[in-house]
Amino acid sequence: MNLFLFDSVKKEKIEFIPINEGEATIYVCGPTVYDDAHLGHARSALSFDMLKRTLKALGLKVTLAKNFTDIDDKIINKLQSSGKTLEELTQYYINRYLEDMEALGVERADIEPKATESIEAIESMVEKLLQSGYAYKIDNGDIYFDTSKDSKYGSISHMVTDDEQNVSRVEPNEQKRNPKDFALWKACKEEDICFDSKAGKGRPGWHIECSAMIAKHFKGSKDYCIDIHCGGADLLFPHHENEAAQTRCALNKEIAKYWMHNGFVQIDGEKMSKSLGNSFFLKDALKVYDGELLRYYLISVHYRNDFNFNEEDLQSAKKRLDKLYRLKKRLYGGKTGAANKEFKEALLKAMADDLNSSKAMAIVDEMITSANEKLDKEPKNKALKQEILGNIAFVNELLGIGKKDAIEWFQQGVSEEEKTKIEELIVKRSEAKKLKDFATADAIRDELKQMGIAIMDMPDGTKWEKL
RNA sequence: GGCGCCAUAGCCAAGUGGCUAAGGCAGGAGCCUGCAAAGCUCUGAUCCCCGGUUCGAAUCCGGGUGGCGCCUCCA
Repeated sequence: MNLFLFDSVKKEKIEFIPINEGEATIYVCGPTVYDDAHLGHARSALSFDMLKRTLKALGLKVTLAKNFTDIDDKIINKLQSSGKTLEELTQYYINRYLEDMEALGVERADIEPKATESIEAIESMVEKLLQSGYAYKIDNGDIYFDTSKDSKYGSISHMVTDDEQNVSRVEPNEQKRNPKDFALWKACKEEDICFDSKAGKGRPGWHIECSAMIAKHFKGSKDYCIDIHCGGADLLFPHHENEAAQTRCALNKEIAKYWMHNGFVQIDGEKMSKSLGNSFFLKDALKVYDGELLRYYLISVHYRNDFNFNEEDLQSAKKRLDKLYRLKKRLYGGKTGAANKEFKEALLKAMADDLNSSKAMAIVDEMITSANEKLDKEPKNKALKQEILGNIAFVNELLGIGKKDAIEWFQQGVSEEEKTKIEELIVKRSEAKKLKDFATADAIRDELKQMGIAIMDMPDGTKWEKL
């Protein structure tokens, strides 16, 4: 089975043919670490986590790099009020980011480069561009990339180059040769954080980091540095256009063979962003909702579409995910066998079709229904039970869903004391039921309901769930 | 001003030229149950509007209407 993906530069769905057979190299543009991660970061991380899982399930050896931009204007601004060192501040947010991503079940990247640890690679690329005439230095020491020197500039985002009609909102800089030229290196100003380099004291521009880090960590081929370059849709221009230009001019090859961009998370129909003041931090969502539930909800929409986040849909996602855990609970303690071959193929095929997670989830739902139906008919079929658990294990492998303990899943937020009380009430109710004292039994059920507990009488006893 | 994305049942959401338009939530009917819950079965849309291409379109093209985004830091 082969992977088909939508290349956001070619704008069509094409077959993924890796540079090196059996291997896939991926670079995901990671966060600038000056604040906590929000739902948008989660969407991006989850999209390409699914990409990685799918490629692995297809049998490829995957190397995924995700960078941390740990030096830029916003970080420096934050630093001034914090009294911390750059390292302290950025490491704090890197750890926070990793914690949040772990809660969402995002696998750690194989390579996690930081801009500040890649200064040499950046310096060498800037130097190369300067020497070959693709870059120029202005009076204050800043170094700019000359976009007019790259004949392919614009080929990534299809944005017109410096058209008079294309009114840019970028503040004009007298010394820039073309409006779209961008800074490769920002010269040191007073009280700035600076790095020494051949080009003078200063710090790297945002775009050069990724190009340099990719060049540093991936060998690639003579045509491409890596297989797939990923990021949010907002990075297509100018970030990825600029990355591509730098790499093309410095290394004489394209930075990536394929490009993938994930859609936005919107709140009430608008892009979530700092400037709009409608950011939704993951840490706040994680206080209220389980990380796996957030994952499930966020991947229920195809990664390229915009995602409109709201609580009602999240609740409906919860009910849907609960069904998977009820099935798992039904098979509690059983052995996990091999997954059903047809199911496995169908699920993988959905994901191999440009990560169609919506379709994959529909296939999971159908598996759940079919499994419950079969279990109703043959409650003691061990082979069946093992296969279903195998199916659930494969769902977890591919989608990162369903790995938690099924009993605990329904007891989230219930203290040990409460659990003891619930168990006691259930015993009392069972006794009342035996005596056909249904009034008492129902009263106990109401009492449990008051506590937020739902009960269900199963063939092997009464089970309960936190509502 | 330039470039681009989207519009499918009450809600969420797949499907991008051809069997009866996936799946979920909500709703309705039934089975099961002491009654419930859970589970299972049945039940709903001709795809924003207009025009065109085609034997055939939700799917392609043109024109509307509405929503969103990039062109400034942004996932």
